[in-house]
Amino acid sequence: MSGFLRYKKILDLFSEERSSWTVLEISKSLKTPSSTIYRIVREMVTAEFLESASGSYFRLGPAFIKFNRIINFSDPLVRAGQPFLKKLANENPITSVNVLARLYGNNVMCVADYKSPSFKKNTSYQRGKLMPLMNGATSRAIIMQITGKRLENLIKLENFKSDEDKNIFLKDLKSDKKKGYCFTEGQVDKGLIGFAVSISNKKLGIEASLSSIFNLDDFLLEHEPIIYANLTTYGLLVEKYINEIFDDIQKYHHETNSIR
Amino acid sequence: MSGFLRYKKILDLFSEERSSWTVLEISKSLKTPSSTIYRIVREMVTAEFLESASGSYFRLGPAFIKFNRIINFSDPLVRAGQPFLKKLANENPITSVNVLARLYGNNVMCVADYKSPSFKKNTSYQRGKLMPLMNGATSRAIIMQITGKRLENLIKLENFKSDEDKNIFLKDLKSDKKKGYCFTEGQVDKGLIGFAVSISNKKLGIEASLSSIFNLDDFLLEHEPIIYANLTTYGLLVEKYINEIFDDIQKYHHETNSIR
DNA sequence: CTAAATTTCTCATAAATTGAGAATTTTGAA
DNA sequence: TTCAAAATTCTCAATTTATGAGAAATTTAG
Repeated sequence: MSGFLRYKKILDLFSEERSSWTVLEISKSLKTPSSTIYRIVREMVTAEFLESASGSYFRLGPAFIKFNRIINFSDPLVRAGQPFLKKLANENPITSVNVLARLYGNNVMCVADYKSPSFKKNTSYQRGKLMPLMNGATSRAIIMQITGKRLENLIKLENFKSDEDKNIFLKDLKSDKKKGYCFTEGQVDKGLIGFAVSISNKKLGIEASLSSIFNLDDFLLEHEPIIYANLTTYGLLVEKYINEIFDDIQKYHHETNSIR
Repeated sequence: MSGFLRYKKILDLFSEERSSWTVLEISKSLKTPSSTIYRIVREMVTAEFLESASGSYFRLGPAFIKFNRIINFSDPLVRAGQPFLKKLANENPITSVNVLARLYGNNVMCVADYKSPSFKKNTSYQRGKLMPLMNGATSRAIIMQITGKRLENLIKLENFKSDEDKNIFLKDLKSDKKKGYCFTEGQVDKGLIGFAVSISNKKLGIEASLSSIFNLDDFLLEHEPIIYANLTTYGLLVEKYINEIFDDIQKYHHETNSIR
């Protein structure tokens, strides 16, 4: 184990389910002597990526909160999309959860969310949450932008039960792509339905989606055209804002480079 | 430069003001050859701590969003305090920003915030934001828990203009400590006033504060007792919940250790 | 298509990490 | 407070890894 991986392996132990670890537990888990782990953990505590908690336990440190904030204020997708989620929620005909998500390695991650105050159910769609790659409209509207070798690789990871399943998925994806939006029912949370459109910006390397999730019970067929209209309108708006942010960044870098 | 510092120095370049860097810029800034930086950046991109943006620029990666989420769902202070911020806002007699903050190295960091919907001004109190160490009620309610050598060290860092300034500060701190709460006016943002109480849990290593920030213009003397009553009540409630969370964690670790 | 910019690769040298075990410090129960 | 157990730091020779100059390859943009 070397380089950054040495540190990442430790961080990756920390999860929602298990958020504090002792050095000895880490040492056991990574099959690495405790004197080594003590040294590494100390380094990470100094850097505030870990912090000591009660007893001999350590937990994730405040550095993550700090950097998360910087992303929140600077990530083009979050900056461009975040302000529209509430508006989208207010214009939807029924209560909804509205989500901006993006590709994160081999998963889809929610990067911003807004839930109507009256939305009752707890959903899987929360900022920072990893979502399944191929299930749910949110994810599909992202996957449908991916082509060629990258799509193949992602599909390999998914391990479809049969070739038939895989072909159905690909066919659905193709038809969604043609329509320009995705719809799924209960693929992520039972009793919920999702609608999504793609968000992309090649120059900024953004492959994302904007989606609205509803309670199946609330949904009537007559809502559908309004939902699509909203998503499409706001999707385009978000893309427009991303472009403007891109231009700002360009201008900024141009200025700072001239000063050099 | 060695160990984790090598990576941290690169991450620390990224800020709200300057959120994307090229390898060559990093290389110049850290006075390190570009072939070395290319290698390190590549490692960090693999780990999703950085990601490539437009052109040859890199930005902070989604790993921070992921770990931030884990903290949000597991940090005892955030878990215990977050749910009360809205309630506190609703019970305050005038619109307010309500903040949970904690010591972060040599700064105070806001870890959760809730602003009344009708609060107009933009404030410096937002999750992840670093606050001045000695200014503002939010920070003072934290500092007033610190004693001995640690307090001395923090004071040294603050570089008071004169011994007189320092003594006034210490005297104020002492009297706040006696009263059990802090009040400051315009120390962080002009036109705003802040009230704060301490939150602490020795076993969990928590040195924090709960505070309410108001517009000076809205404030009447008759509000004061209500504000203090609210802060004190909720402060104790948060501490009680932190204790319960501590017990849960203990129980959990006990269980997982028995299984071993 | 082409030149410039970006990124990766190579490899000898220099530097940092490793880990067993000893030494020290901290913790918590009596 | 006292004391043993637990947690943490320290030491240092052996081993592994990082470094960086420059060459080579790849990508980008006009």
